[in-house]
Amino acid sequence: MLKTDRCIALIDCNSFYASCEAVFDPRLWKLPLVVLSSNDGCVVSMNKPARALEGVDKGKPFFQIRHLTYSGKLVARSSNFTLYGDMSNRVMSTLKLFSPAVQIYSIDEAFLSLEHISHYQRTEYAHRIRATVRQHTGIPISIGIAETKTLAKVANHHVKRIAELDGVLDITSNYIRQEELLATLAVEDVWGIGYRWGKMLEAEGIDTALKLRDQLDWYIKKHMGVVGLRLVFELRGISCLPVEVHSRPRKSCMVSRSFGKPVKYQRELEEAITTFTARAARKLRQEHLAAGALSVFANSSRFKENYYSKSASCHLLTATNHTPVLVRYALTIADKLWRDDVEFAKAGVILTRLTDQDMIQLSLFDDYNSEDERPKHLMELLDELNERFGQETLKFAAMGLNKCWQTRAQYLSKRWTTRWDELPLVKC
DNA sequence: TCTGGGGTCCTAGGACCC
DNA sequence: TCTGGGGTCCTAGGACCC
Repeated sequence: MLKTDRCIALIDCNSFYASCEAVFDPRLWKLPLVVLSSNDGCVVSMNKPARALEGVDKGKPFFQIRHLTYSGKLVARSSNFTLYGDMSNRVMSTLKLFSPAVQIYSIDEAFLSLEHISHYQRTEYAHRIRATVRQHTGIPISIGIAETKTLAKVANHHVKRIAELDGVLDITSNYIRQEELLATLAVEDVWGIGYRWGKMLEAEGIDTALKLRDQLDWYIKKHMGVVGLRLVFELRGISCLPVEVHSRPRKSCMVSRSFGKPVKYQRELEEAITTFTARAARKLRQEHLAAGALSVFANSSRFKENYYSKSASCHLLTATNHTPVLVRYALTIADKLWRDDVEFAKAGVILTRLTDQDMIQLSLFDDYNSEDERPKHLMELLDELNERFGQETLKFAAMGLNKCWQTRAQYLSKRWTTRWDELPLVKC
């Protein structure tokens, strides 16, 4: 496993959501901009000018800073996942021009193996990647390079804070530099150290990445298990997390939303759950998967008294991705969650035990007729129409028409790159 | 009035088996 | 009085990620 010539680059798009918005509205490179979570709840991405504003921070509830938008000090956008998803695909395709081994890690991050580039040319090569992505997509990126994924993350963390580096830092084989960076990195900023472990380590006096790296193995294993031990090995330059080129099939599929306003009628909750189930089923069909189990949850607002949260699940007799069947199960479960005295703020549907739709195990008592292709054709037709004419052009009556509970998205930009009718126009 | 959504992996403990 | 040892599978909950 130990390979000394290992070389991994972490590519990270700078303030990705905010940058996507700015690509199509260039004023937003300069104006303070925040992108909001779904339901316009809180800040999830912000550009540099916004970061300089007092009181504006990631995770900040939007209603606390909304006044800044009235006076023009701040611009807000709702999350436009159609746009971000498409822009992400463009960035990733560009990256694939530069390495045979690319792992798409998240919507705005990728790991690249750079083992095919000699040590002396790597920094220059990374600058070329950066320039090309910028040219092809308009998105600015940062690149950290090291022997392991975790050290590449460390390098990337510093790139963003040191302007002179111009977006690229290679710390491969540079152990003095590695120690310098680790000594100035707070332990909670290490990739894999979350809130709990951060607090625990600090209480033990382990407050920097360097101190964490130099702990004894048994100590780490005892307090943080094998996950923690792998992390520490990675900080020492021993690669435990390889670049995974092939994406593994997903194991679950969730659709959940906070409601635009509290749900007080059972009928509304049922409409929401039907809608979520239909969306989840659609996702499964796109990936040729079928669900063997389903769970539904619903809760009141966490920020109000008498918080109520409940979930229930069931196994399906036979795995399926057929919307009507899944909806039937979901509504049966949803009935158990309802309470007259609760105002619901959020609900969701989780599909699990996913299997390939062509390898479904039929149950002993199944009366499924494999010759009957009608349910399958019905779903194909449904998906095709909605793909062509827009989401929910054709839908189930149980999804509701009014949708009083619909998620807020007051500041939504256009789907510039995926809809003909929303294409940007250039006036000559 | 208002506070996100969608994932993964690991571990402990219980049920059950021989 | 005395009560094994080893294994698997499943689930819930806890940790983490973006």
